[in-house]
Amino acid sequence: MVAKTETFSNPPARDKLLDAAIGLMRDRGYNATTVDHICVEAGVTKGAFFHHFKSKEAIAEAAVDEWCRRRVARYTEDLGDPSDDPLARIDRWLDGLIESVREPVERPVCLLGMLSQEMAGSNSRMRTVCQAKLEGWTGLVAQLLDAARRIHAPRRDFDSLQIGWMLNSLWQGSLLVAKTRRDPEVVANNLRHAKAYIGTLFANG
Amino acid sequence: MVAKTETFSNPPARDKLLDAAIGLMRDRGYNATTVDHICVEAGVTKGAFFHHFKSKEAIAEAAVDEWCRRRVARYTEDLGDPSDDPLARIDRWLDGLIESVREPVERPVCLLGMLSQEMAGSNSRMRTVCQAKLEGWTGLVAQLLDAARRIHAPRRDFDSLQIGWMLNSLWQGSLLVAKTRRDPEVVANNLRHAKAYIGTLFANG
DNA sequence: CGAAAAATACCGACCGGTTGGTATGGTAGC
DNA sequence: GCTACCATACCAACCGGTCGGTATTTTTCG
Repeated sequence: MVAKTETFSNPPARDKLLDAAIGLMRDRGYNATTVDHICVEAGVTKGAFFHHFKSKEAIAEAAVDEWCRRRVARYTEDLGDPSDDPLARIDRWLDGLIESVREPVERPVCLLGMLSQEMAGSNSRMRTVCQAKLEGWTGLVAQLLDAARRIHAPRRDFDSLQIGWMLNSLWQGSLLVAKTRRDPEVVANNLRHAKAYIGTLFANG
Repeated sequence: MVAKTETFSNPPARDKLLDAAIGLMRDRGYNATTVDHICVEAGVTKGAFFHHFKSKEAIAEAAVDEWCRRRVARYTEDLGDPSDDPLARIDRWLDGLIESVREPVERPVCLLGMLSQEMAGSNSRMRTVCQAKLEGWTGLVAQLLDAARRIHAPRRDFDSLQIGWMLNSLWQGSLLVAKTRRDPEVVANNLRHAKAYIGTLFANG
């Protein structure tokens, strides 16, 4: 939050704890992940944990933050050159999403979706955090769609923010289904339909 | 012991426990819902709980079952006359979904989605249960789409099961987003886009 | 029928293990 | 000697589940 970040003198304990928390909470969720387990996974003791994070909830917040940071970094990479055709960038981005769940190491689980589902109804603080992340992501998509509209003739009017929310919802729901069915392919299929739908919004989609 | 206020009119403790479990787990999820809390909410003791359900996991399974039973009952009602035009039935069904989240009393939360998200990754038994429910629901939608294809000329070929999964995914994701944003309207918007997309599948959509 | 017997429904104190969190002490670098 | 960093021991609350016992309903059988 402060301009002067502590990243330069960061011993690995905090990072290892964050990685462990992300991994465990992605698999089991918040409540089923214990502080002790995070410590074991990170290879540090509880003293280190509560030195770096004031509570379990605090590391969950930090984990969501870090998770979203990494996702955005990947999306930015997938989108490619900002001067390219926005529609092409959206296509590349969706293709990146499809590919990402196909990578064997990368289970089709989103920490943000997991914690939103589990905590939004009972923990107002985490709900707010997740809401902000969700809105940030959707806003990015909406900007891309707006940019596309400025270049391509829209076949019919549409609310880009609404489309953004639809894509976000479809993405989260797809991950849920893919995890439950143990079949990531549903994500690919769903996103293909999403691409087709976006195509119908533009004249030469 | 206090005078029997309602014990005599056979108020099945099991039903009250199930209702309580559904309500609490829909709000807080599985792990954050304690057996004690379910008992208090149901107004029965722990003895009654473990008489009717052999474990906490068992009541979660039963709760999912009962929840899906109720949902299917509602969907069947919304679908209306089976001899009607399948496309009209699908439309009525989607409208029913939109309306359902607008009812103030009915928070936009699906127990099936909640437990799928929370447990599918760590509890293989519950994962299987949820998978079966998800597949049952999707199969129903696919049947409707197949029926529609038999009557209406499809503008282009499509896999009805795949469309079913997309609708299911979009529904679950929409609920997740609606809950996190505290705005059920996103569900309505998303389902409207889904209706539009289904329209593009048929000639006179 | 009616009483004994058995199954069912429910109660609530209790238990062993777990949980998030604390208190305290140590150590390395400035 | 001060601060950042980490280790160990410990705790009070809580959790899922057990258990011995009681009340009520259903079944068995003379």
